[in-house]
Amino acid sequence: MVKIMATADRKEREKEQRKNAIIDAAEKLFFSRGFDNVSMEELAKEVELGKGTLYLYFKNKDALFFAIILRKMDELHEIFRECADLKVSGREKSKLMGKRYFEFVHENKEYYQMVCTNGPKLFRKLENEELHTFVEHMKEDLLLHHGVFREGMADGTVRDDIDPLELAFFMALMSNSIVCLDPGWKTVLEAEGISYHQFVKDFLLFIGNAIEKRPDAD
Amino acid sequence: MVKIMATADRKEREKEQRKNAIIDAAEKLFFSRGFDNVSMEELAKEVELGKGTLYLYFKNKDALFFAIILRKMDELHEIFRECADLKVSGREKSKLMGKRYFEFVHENKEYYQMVCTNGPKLFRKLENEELHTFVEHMKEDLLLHHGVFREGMADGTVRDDIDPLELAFFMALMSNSIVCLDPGWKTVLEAEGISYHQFVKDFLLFIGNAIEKRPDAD
DNA sequence: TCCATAATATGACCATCAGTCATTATACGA
DNA sequence: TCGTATAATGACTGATGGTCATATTATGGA
Repeated sequence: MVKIMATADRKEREKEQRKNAIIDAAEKLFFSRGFDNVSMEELAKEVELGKGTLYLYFKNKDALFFAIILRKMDELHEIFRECADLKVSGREKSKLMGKRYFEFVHENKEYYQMVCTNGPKLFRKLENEELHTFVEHMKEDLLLHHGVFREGMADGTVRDDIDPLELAFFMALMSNSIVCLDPGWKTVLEAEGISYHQFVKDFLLFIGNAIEKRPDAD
Repeated sequence: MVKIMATADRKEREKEQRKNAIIDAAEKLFFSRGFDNVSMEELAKEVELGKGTLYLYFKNKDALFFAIILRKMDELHEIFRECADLKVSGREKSKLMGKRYFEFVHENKEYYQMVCTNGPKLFRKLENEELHTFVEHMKEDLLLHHGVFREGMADGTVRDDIDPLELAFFMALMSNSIVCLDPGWKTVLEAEGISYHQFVKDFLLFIGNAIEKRPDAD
């Protein structure tokens, strides 16, 4: 009987490993050639499995996309947590989190390419279980930022006339809009003589400026 | 000879009408059931044409999506132009444009639903001719806003320490990020006890506040 | 009026691909 | 060693975007 339990455990671990191997392969292929341009057949070949086997580990292709997202979200969350744990002012933490975030985006260009391209549609399909998991992950990050802003308000480095939670939302949305900037917009920027790099810098200044505590006025 | 030319003209007009009829039908179906859930076969049936015929008028399904977008962009642009032509301060124009924009979004819910869901992927596929057309349309709007901000800076109703063109970009991006707010985010908002309506209101206040001229400080 | 030609329309057909399932192979415990 | 449960498989299905050889229609001149 003990033996049975032990085997079950091992199988569980093996299953988890196999799952991760599949996600690894999916990342490799999706990142390099795009989610839509990789068939489940190809992916199966990459992990040396039959196509049908993939469906024993993931409900469908979207679930695979979703699994990649969650793994990256955890990775990023770890970075945010580190920043939040530092012993500096709220505003400093927030600044650092922004900096680390953009570094992370830079180090994961293909990932963000995939998310920006396919995310919007797939996220809108999420339901029940999956939506819930996703929402929980978003919440974790959001609450971290929320906490940082509250600290900032308490220590006087962040303006305190806005709900800190909403402020966290604003920041997330604005950051996201730069990261996922449409190529059309990029083209317009260039046509108007503004480099993307410059634009990002200015937008971040604008945002930073908008959340900092100001010398009192009316 | 004259007759030939006249016929050519008429044919040209008829072709244009047919094209518009197809776009009408496509809007109707795509808006109500989603871009992906409408097959070209169905669409053909709706306009009482053979499937192959559609491809005489539009290169592919994406081109149809794109045609819908352009038509709506023109509609919205007309509204913006009206606002820009009013005889009020720059800041007032900008405010009004924002108001009219959100009204427009409200009146075209299904359209924005479609754009937010399928736009990101399709816009990233655009190339050459199509990309150029799209960029030109975006530019038109952008320059209108740019002009309004410059007026605002000149008349002292808008802060003048930022490039007005970049400011126009910021506004466009931020507005867009609210309009296309991911359902996941909406769920998180709700879970945290913030209604979407309230959130939009606060974000707009935040933005407005960020572009208004401030009592001088360092 | 009638014909030749060009323009327009058509739907059977093709290729692709996500997802299924009946069948086969493997691992395990007795 | 054997019977059962678990895991793996790939042929198959259904849906669909896009093509193309063929058919239909409109046009302008004879």
